Amino acid sequence: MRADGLYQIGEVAERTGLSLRTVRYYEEVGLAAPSGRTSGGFRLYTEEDVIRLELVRRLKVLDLPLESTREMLDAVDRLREASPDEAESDALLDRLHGYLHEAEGRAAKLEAKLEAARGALAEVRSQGTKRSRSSAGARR
Amino acid sequence: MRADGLYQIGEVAERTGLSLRTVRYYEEVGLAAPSGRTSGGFRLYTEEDVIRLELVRRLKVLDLPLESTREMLDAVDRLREASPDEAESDALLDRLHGYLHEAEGRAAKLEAKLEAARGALAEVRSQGTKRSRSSAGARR
DNA sequence: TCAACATTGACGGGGCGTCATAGTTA
DNA sequence: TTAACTATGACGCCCCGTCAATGTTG
Repeated sequence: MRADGLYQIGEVAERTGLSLRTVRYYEEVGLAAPSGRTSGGFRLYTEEDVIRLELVRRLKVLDLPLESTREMLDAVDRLREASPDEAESDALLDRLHGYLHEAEGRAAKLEAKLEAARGALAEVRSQGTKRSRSSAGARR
Repeated sequence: MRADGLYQIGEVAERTGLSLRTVRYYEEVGLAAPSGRTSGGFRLYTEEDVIRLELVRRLKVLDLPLESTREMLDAVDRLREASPDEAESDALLDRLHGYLHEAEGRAAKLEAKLEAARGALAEVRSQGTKRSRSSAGARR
């Protein structure tokens, strides 16, 4: 961290476990941009910027549409900034819940796939086991 | 299924849930090839070919190195074909177990990522909830 | 001034989607 | 014969990895 409480991209990458390339890419596609730059052009990230990147990283496995992730995070940010009584909040919350629902659906699907993969591994393992234990040479 | 008990690529795609393109791609990279072709060049898959493709599809989510998947499936096939008392079997089983171990490691990692993603979603949800509650509280 | 760090730009590759064009099969 | 199916390219996209050439910072 620098004296001003901001982070350069290298430290951000280290903290988030993302590569420099990936952090830049997320900016390119509008997922998470640094709040500022040095006069020389170095990206400067606030603590909140880093938190957003960490969210992106954790959500990545769900492989959500870029749009969904972006809008979900934007909704969160705007809710945080908006004054609580804004009429806007209700609409934002609705959208947010929509994205959350989608994301949870993805998580469920992924879990199912993971179980299917484990089932496949179990089958493979039993094939090997059967082979090593039994003798009968079944022909077809 | 055709009269000879073999399947053309279209039916294989339907049964496995893979696209034609993907089935062809898996052949390209040596993951699963049809046992034969018609005289005109149409791919012909046996029941076992289809089973192998289904295994590939279920393992896909683990995102294993191409090599591992290929060698794992090859080991299974060779174990199935080899006579049970071959000295070869031991080596094959060892390799098979190595791949299984790797794959199970991936499954565990994926599960951890999935949990991390769910945690992220929970955070997002609580942000939204907190927001809506404080505003509700302000109104109350 | 130098070492460490960062910038943009461009090419590459995996895993397919998607034509386009043409041949095969029932 | 035609309708349905399939074959082989080839190009495109996404998500970055990986140079390369150059500038910035402390």
